[in-house]
Amino acid sequence: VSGTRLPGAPEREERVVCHVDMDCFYAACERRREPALAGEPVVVGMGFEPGETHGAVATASYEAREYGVESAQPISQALEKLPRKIEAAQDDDLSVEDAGFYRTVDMAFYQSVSEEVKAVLHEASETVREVSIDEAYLDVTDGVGWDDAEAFGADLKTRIEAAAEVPASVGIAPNMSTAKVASDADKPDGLVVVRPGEVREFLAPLDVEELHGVGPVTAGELRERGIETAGDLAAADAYDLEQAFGERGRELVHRARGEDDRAVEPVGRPKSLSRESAFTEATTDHGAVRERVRTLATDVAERASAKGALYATIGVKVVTTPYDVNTRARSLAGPVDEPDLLEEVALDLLAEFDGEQVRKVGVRVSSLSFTTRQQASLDSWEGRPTPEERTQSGADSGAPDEREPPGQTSITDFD
DNA sequence: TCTGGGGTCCTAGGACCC
DNA sequence: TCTGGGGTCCTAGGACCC
Repeated sequence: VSGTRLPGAPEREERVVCHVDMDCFYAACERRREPALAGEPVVVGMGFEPGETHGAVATASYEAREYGVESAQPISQALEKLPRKIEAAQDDDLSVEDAGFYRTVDMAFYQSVSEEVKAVLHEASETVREVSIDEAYLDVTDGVGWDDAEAFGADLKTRIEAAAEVPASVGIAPNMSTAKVASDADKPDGLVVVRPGEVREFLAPLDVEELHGVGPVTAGELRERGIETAGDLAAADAYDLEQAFGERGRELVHRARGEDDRAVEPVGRPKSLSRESAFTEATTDHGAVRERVRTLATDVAERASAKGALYATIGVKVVTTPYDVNTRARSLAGPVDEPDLLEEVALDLLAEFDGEQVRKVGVRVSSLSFTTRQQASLDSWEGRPTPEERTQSGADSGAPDEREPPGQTSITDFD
């Protein structure tokens, strides 16, 4: 029952799977358009604008990491560890040497760079799974043997650098989970090939937390059981871990052993769309919270509409002090694209939290189905896959909710 | 360390149905 | 009047990832 292989699909014992992971992608993009940042500590995040006091680090360059700046860190903490260059220059107590450059996230630009990278990947293989803006898997079994895996990886990195001017790390292994770990093993600018016979040995010494899917909570629970390394996990009894962690426990044991037969498949359409926003400080002003929810609902409705997404479930997320995450959702009779209804339902779900101290709110739509017609937008087609590729990518799920509202033209939508 | 934003998947319990 | 067994859908929360 493991993996997503279709029943009856042939067993491919020795696939060649390549994982490409861009190094500090946002920071690398900033350096590309501002070459003076080369070799300097660069921190990219939200809330770095003058006067802003809350926000977090999205990406820190390796130079910035040396100072203890990490992704997801609050801005205040990052600035303590690594002051801004500009401020250090004006403050006698601070050293300009030990200061860094802060830049605000510019997703549109990173997306454009990402598309240049992805174009190279799609040239290299017909089977590409784009995981995120800076990460993808390629199945290169047809065309790359273990003897030329290194050469292939090196060439791929060179082509990415030439086309998009940003560095990548590449891992090549017989399956996805091992390839993912391999691309991480020699960052930045890494290239690691793990051959079929070397998988267990390669994984064994790693800390469990380096495995994809093991976060701080699971790592802690594993440690309590005396399981610290991937080798320990590989030696554990899959049944025992299934008792303790459910299906995931069994899954993790297999991953640690380097067993993973999931096929590299293109990612389908989104399952949900959401927008959220934090208040500068927790507020009990319910009117202000409602106003924020209205804005978010409008945003989500616009995005859904632009993607041709209909939603059958509307939800809100309300984070109350100290940091309690509450979610509420309501399903509709059927999928709709109705901004007014979205706002109305979101506000209705929010009402329960009137009087509470709210730090953050979010609006989400899910149970999506897609009109096969995308609303035209000037930039949405440029640099996108051809219609043939779109059709292919969209044909993944066989999901029951691909209904088409009446009266709409059929052009297969993607993304 | 007191916490940004956008996602995915899994689980548990309840409602409801046959 | 007390109550089997199986299935689906929905909601809420949690862990994890980038």
